[in-house]
Amino acid sequence: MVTLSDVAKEANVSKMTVSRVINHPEQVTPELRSLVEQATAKLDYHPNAIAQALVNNRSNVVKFVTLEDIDSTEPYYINLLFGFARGLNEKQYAMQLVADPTKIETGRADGYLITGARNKDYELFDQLDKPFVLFGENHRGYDFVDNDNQLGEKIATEYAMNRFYKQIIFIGIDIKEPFEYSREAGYINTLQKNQIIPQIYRVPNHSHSAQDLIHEHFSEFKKDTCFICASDRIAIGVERQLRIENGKVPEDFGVIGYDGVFLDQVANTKLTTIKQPIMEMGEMLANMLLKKIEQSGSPQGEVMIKPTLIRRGSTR
Amino acid sequence: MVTLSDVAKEANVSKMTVSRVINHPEQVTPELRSLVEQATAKLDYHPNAIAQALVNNRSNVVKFVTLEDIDSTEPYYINLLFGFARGLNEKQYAMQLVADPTKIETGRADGYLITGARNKDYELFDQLDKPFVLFGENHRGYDFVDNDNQLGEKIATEYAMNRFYKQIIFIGIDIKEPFEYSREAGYINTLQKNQIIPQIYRVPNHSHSAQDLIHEHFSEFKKDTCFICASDRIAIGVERQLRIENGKVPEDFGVIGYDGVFLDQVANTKLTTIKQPIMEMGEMLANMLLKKIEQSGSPQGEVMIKPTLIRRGSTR
DNA sequence: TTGTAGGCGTTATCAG
DNA sequence: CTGATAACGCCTACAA
Repeated sequence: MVTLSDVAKEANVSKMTVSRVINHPEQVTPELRSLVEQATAKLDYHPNAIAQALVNNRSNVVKFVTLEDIDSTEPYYINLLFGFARGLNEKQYAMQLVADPTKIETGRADGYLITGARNKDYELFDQLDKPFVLFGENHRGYDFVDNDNQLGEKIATEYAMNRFYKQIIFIGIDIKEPFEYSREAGYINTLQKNQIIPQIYRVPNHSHSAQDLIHEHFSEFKKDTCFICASDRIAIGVERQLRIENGKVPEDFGVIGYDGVFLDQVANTKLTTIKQPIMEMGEMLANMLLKKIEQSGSPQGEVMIKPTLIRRGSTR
Repeated sequence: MVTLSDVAKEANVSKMTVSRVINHPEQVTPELRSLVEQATAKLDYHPNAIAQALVNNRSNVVKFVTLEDIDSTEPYYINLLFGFARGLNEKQYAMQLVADPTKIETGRADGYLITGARNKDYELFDQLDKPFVLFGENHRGYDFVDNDNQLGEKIATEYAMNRFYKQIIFIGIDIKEPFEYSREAGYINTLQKNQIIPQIYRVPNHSHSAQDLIHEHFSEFKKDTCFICASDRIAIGVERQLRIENGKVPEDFGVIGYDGVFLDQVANTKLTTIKQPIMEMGEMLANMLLKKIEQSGSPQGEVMIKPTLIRRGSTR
């Protein structure tokens, strides 16, 4: 293993000069700096993160905390995880996965990424003694990254109007959380701007719940209706039941999902959907958290990423 | 932060005695040992894993390497990950997720868990200079954990016979990998033991490929046929198309999947399936890998976990 | 601007 | 069986 000392010998300087070239290069004269840099390159030196962690009283570990049940979790978590991991790897950080909220503070970590937080979880956060960031919008001042839920459904609703669907119905998730309110707001605001009256249903986030809903109300739906769904799961159920009721998709009925990560392998129709760049969001969360750690906890603000509409087979 | 020194002072012994009580308790007299243990408990001392890592030239990090494309990956990876994480957390280990095979050896890690390995990947392994274990059966002597694929399809096939399905057809994945061969072998051996002639189809691991297959051959399938499928994805496609062709499931046609992790939220039928205890397998992999690291790379052998049949709506 | 000394928390080694 | 010492690789504080 190549150490600071090896580089120092190679460059004929002291260890401290090498250390400075790495951490505070501006404090070193250009000549010495380039000498050191050459030696570093020649020996392929990389700082030992563990030794750095020891002196800095860091662990180089952060926790990925998920407060949602992982069995019923959206498949996009895996993308979030890999995006997050990519951000960590660059900085030589590693993660521990935690599903049990009571174990957040056991062991050593420099900070936390918290996902799947619901309203009931917030009181937990104020007790945390390490920096943390949230995945998912909130309006209590906690740093977060999310996609712009309101914008997403605005895009979806405008698209439905542009495709000349006359009725535009929103099928949301029956959950009282900020992301759902934002998605509904995106839909409602867009319709009202065009003097159209919104129509909203809400169901649990399962494809079969959506199927039941369509089954029950199918006779009420006229042709030229587009369903804006708050998740791909719901959209898949809507689309499936529409076909069962002999509704023509996409000619007479349009369906737009949300998330854009649903496995084509399990659904037979290619769903038009609002896609979130989840990997990128994971990577941004990593960067945000590491920066927050570095700055000993200073606020990082809120980041809303633009989602995009992916046009596929379930809309005309 | 409570350190070794604090405990030593509290117990009126040297740091080394405290260290020994933790690592080699048999070398310390019972009196001193209990003194130290009391002090440890009183101060709620926990060893600093980073300092340990530094002296032991360890990083306390392992890499979770996935060689499969993560977008098309099975949803059960998330369960494997969380099981693996649970095993790591106990030993204060953290992980880095790696999807790019060329980056396996960049950065620091004490060992690797490798998943999604295909035949083409094996030459890579011999070049690795750190201990590793595989998720997924192989017959080249590499340590692994997997479920017993052969046993799983034996259970499925016997179950189909017991439910008096007269024809039993296997629908496999068209891939030349050990797990697939083992699943086919479990089916074939069981049928041949009962003097029944096997009938095998193979399709890509997508529900729509399975649907196409059923659509094409439906007229050839008599009543009282059970389809043993090599994955839940295939089973979902088979079941869906059977219904579309007006076949009665489960009365006239049975369908059995494999994996047992498929989201009920996206499929409307409750699938009978062979379930692998994936979380537990993840945890075993963690234990195996950490043990291997501790024993500086000594072989850990092969672990095959018993899968179980979950009886649900797609078989009578 | 550069170098020296000391220490982060732990453990191996060797002396007592 | 127990303790003092040195070392792991790096960085802060101070001195030159």
